[in-house]
Amino acid sequence: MNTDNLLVAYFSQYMDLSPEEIEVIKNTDIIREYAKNTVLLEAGQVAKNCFLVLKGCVRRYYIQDGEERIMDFYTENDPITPASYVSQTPSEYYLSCVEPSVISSGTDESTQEFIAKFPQFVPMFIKIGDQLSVKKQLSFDNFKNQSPEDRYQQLVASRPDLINRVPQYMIASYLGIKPESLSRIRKRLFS
Amino acid sequence: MNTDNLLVAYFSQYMDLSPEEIEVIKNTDIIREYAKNTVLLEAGQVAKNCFLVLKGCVRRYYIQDGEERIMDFYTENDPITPASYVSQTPSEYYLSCVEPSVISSGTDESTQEFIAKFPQFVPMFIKIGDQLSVKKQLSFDNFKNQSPEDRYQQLVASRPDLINRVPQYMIASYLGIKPESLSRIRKRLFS
DNA sequence: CCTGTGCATTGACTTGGGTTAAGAAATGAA
DNA sequence: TTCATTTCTTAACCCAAGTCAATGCACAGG
Repeated sequence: MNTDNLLVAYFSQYMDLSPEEIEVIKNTDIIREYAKNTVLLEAGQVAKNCFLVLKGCVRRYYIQDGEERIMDFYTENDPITPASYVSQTPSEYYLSCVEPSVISSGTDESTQEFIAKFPQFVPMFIKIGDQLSVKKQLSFDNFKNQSPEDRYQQLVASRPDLINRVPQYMIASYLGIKPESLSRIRKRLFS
Repeated sequence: MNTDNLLVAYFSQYMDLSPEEIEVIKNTDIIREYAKNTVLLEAGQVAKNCFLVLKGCVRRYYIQDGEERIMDFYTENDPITPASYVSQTPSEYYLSCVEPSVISSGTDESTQEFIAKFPQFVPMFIKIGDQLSVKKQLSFDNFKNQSPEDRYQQLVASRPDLINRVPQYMIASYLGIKPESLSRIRKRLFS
């Protein structure tokens, strides 16, 4: 698989690229394939990278009293900026691959070099950041406003792929409930 | 009250300011006082401004089935960037003053003018944005991971001022529960 | 093929928040 | 001060999620 094209496709969502710029993108970032269950960031470590999921699925989770609490699933074209990467303090949470995944890694230096060379990308970065931030706020709002049952129905509607590619007990954790409860919700809904 | 100094104080948190820069800050933004219960943004309207709370308290809330669902309280030095301001689509939520408040308003034009004149402020803006985004993610994580009782205890510990300046039924809404439940939680904790 | 492991379901019971309704306490205006 | 309104508390009952335990089911490895 030519993984470089995935990154070019990602940037193309936001702006038209000259052949020259395409070359730069192909050469700038580190792209790697990771096996299922590969841990990208461990709690306690300081993140050295931010990520962009090009293919596959990554989950973000805490471990509390030996239990995983899943906060997010990242899939195709989702950027991941760990809090630990921004603050350079030990991470409170883990990142690991739910599926075999193709992921682009960035560092502070690589990003700044990139921006210095190609300032025309800055408005795009800002736009992506704004959109992301708004999206996050709205999903928080939804979570707060809805019952677990509502949240499950909305998830099925908005991210049907997730339901199929992720085990149900992870979906339950993501929804903030126990697997048994999700089972009962499904029973209530589908019968 | 000399409200200009509040804005200068805000910027000084993040970088040292020359006398010249201080003059610019004093002249650039619109600062106004608002009475208690003034609505800054109404659901259905497209936001024309982003805000910075210099003094007082603003709440962000939806109205669902005639009930207010409070998502956030913004107090001294909290910036407010409405989703509607970013996307230029009608707002889903309201912003209104819980107390008489002093608030600085910004527009797209004023911000861009400001940046064009003083590019040295850009890294600061980016830093503020990053910090804000991380802070939001962490408070979402906390909300998901904790019971209403935990959430109340943490709020008392982390923002004790809010408990005093905001009516309890608003705190309850903010915690995602009914006033009656918060009453019971307090009884459980303090007796 | 059988077996072990991990995942999903079901049932009985507990617990804590929602609902409804009433009344007490605090606040503010006349 | 008095009265009205808003806010907070309490009680009884309901319901959905948590807990604990057993069972079913699918898939992988031997």
